[in-house]
Amino acid sequence: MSPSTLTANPAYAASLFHALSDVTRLEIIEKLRGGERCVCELTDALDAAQSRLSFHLRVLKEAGLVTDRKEGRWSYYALVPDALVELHDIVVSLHSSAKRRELRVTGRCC
Amino acid sequence: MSPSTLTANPAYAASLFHALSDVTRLEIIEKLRGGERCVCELTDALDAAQSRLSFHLRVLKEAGLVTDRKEGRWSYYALVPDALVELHDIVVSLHSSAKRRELRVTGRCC
DNA sequence: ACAACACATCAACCTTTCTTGATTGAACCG
DNA sequence: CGGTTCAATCAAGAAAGGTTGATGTGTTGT
Repeated sequence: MSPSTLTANPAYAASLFHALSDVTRLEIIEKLRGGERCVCELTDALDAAQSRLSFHLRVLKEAGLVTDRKEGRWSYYALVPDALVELHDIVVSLHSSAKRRELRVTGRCC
Repeated sequence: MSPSTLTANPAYAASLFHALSDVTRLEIIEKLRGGERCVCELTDALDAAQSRLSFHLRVLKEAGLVTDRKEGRWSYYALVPDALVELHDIVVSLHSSAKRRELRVTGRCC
């Protein structure tokens, strides 16, 4: 889902941020930065119950941040680089022109 | 709150992302990109109830993304540029080395 | 075919978040 | 002073999110 600016699609931006708003999910992403991982590796590494991992992986997947691939009885998850690029674009659009213009030092606002 | 890398402080990263995970809050930030605004301007612009705005402004403030300043009966809110820089750093740290190394094409994982 | 395994899904439960309307307090104006 | 305005806070309820343990489904090994 694009386009990835704040103004163009705030709901998309919010959904990305929501997917990243949980420590467990950030830890998953951290692990996946090293490359594709199967669920069992993640449960070991994060010491989390399998159903819990599965839940968080689904959130990440629905946000478009990861993909999964089945091979035999294993499921491998990997980051989606494009999604991270879009995230980056959104964050940039967030603070472009945070360079202050004090628009209203004078005058009442209401 | 720093430092602003994912690994160093995932809870901080999660709290920032959570603050940004709501459309209303993103709209507030969008407005604040144009400079400082008082609450009444935001309620007008976003067509939101005052207590609702107040709630979301507090979330943003507690996340360190905005500051407020009182002047007479008005409260003015503004973005905190440093927080946006930290957010940017976090996002960058998120996908540095998303350049794939397929670590485990061979071999079982579990 | 059967048992063991990897993983998804479900239901139940609890916690957190969000919304709404009412109240409160401070600042301003007549 | 008394009324009005801006905005924070509160209480109550609704909705969304997260955890846990159990169950289900497909796969592998014997």
